[in-house]
Amino acid sequence: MSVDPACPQSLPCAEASDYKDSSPTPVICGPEENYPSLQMSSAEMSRTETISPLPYSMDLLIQDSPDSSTSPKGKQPTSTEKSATKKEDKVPIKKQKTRTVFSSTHLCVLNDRFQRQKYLKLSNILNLNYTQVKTWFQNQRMKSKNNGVTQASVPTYPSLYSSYHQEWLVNTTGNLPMWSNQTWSNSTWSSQTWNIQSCSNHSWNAETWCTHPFYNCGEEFLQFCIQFQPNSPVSDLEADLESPYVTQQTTRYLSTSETMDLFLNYFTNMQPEDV
DNA sequence: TACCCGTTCGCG
DNA sequence: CGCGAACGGGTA
Repeated sequence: MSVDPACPQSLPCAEASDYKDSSPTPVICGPEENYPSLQMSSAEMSRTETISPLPYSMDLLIQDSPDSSTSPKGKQPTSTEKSATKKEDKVPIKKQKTRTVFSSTHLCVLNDRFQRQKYLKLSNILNLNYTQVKTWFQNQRMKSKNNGVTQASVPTYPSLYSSYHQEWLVNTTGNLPMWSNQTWSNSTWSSQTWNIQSCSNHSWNAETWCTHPFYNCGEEFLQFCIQFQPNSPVSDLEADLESPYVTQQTTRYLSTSETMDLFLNYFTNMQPEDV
């Protein structure tokens, strides 16, 4: 019932290190520099259009997947085939689509990785352990459930003062009035709450937010802010090396102005098609 | 095994 | 005293 005061994080630490040991994230998930990079890949762009986007790790896992199950082997064009394609040069060649059929083993491994990666990736970024992130999500689910879906847990972002983006937002999202008149108190912004924070006096509800084109930009912005926190590790790998899960993290705060500057800097450098 | 849910407990 | 992190039992 009570937590052992000698080692309050013994269980989370053990669990986290289990994942850490068995899941060499930087290797399996690809280069971590994907996060500091603010350029959205085509995969990420398509991800923003999906209702339930895959994490980056899935994109990276899938992108180089061999198409062995569906693509006939030895499909290298023969000399006759080459000449045939030369003849058809004038005709627009329709590149044949291939659809990868994952084996049950593939799906098993991928799903397993996906389930854990959801929290692993975030925990690495935030330099928290896996259990802390998972618990936070659980508590947030309970919190939003108790408060009602439309009243709380609608993540919001500050006004954009870039007229370029503001115009684009209006045009693409309809009559959402959120980018102009919100006031942001200091309590609105903290290192833990600015990314997923409800604002009680705005006109958003879950639907308007979830259909907003910035809905999927939270993680990129999050990474962007972390990147610019002066005391933050440069990379996830560096974070792992110098500060394992055992350490009790101290909360770092960004001031309102700092966060606003980061936000504006981030989104004003982003092209609309990136969003 | 992850999630739900009630609960405890520490902190400001 | 309220909030939120964390715990532990139950469940599918």
